[in-house]
Amino acid sequence: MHRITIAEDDKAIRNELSELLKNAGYDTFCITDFSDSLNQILSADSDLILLDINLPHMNGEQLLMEIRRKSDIPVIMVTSRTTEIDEVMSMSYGADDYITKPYNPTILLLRISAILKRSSKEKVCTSYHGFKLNSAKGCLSDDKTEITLTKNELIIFQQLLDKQGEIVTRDELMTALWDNEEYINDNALTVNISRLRGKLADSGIEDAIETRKKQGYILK
Amino acid sequence: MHRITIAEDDKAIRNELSELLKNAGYDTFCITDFSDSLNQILSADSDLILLDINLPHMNGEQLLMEIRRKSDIPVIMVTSRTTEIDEVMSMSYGADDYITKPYNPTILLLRISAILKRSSKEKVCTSYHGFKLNSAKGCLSDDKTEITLTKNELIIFQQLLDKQGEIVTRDELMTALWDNEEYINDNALTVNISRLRGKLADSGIEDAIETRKKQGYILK
DNA sequence: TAATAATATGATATTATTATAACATGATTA
DNA sequence: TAATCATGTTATAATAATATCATATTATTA
Repeated sequence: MHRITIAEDDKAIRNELSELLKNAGYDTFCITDFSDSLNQILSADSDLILLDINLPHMNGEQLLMEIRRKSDIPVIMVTSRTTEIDEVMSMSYGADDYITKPYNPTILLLRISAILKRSSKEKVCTSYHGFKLNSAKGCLSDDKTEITLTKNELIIFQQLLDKQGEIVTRDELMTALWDNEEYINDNALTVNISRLRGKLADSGIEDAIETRKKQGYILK
Repeated sequence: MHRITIAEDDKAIRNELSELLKNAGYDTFCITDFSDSLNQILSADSDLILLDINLPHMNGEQLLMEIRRKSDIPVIMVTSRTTEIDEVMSMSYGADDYITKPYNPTILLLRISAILKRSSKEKVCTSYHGFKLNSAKGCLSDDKTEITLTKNELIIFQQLLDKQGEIVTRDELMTALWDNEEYINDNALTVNISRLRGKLADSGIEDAIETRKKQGYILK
């Protein structure tokens, strides 16, 4: 189930929104204390944020900017008809959409579902053969096994997983690993791949990474 | 460069849109004769369609349905604020997004670029006799078979497929394969063609590449 | 139809590319 | 301070793509 954070200071509207979304099958999280909106929004870990443009303490645009510095969660700005200029601003600051008050429930729901559909398409898959990639912990784990990966191995695996089934060139991998560093022996990548393969094989994932000579690697 | 088809009957708006998009670096194609919108839209072969919901002869929704029967080109519906119900309908008929008139240029451009980014990611395959050439995967595949091609084979097949039904000279192929390399035995190409033919035949694609002596090769 | 040029193909050789193991270094941690 | 670990480097081995060669098969033209 998708979780939506509502940042709206008008209590009546907030509750109405929350009801509407719950009826539509979403999980909602309402912010009520606006002295600390940013942290609450970020720690709520939701899939979408409804952000009113006029909030106490820190207004919606400022908040949006702060959110964007830390996260790519889709944001829908809520504005009043009178402040159309704001719409432009918000979008260029990274909002994904906006609605004007008074809002039309059907349209709001449509926009929400459109955006969620879009963003879930983009969201990279984080599991592989029953193993979940936990990049925060730096490991790959299923029920019984836990494969601890080093920083390099993690980067490589992530790159491959992002494009699972597609060829990832050695150049891409080199860039991901050592972008702006001075010259690094080309074989370093080969060695890192080799080590990653070793760890995967140790846990029973054999032949996951295939070599396509002169083209790159591919995660099957 | 991306090409956008504009289906909008209000001349002023149409020209304005076209200007806006051209300035943003898109190629545009405007429909002016609406007695035959569908064919024009389909034959324009563009990357995205801006479709007004109120058009003469056949309205936007009908058009959208017809378009969807033949193609997956992304469509952005253009509606007026007054006809909000239409938005609901359009989205469920398969529009990818919509904007309301009077539209905000910044937002329109944002939506366009978001959709194009999404769709260009998906479009990688060209197909041949039910086989899809997937250069990202470096293979040629249908439901059951998957033919892995080497780099050279891929280059050759791509060249031939790009000009399917037309003769591709040996020189063109040589250039595509070994452009800035020093002298390479002319027979190398022949051998590579031969190997490619072998792989195709192994998967049941016989006689796909025909030799036209003194002229080149042609993919039937 | 014979002669010639162009292309095919199988076998072999070559080379670039990648793999692996062993070592070196520096950072982190106990 | 010792021990462990990540990771780059070096040296050497394995591999696969692919160019070349020799020979066979076609097509073109005389």
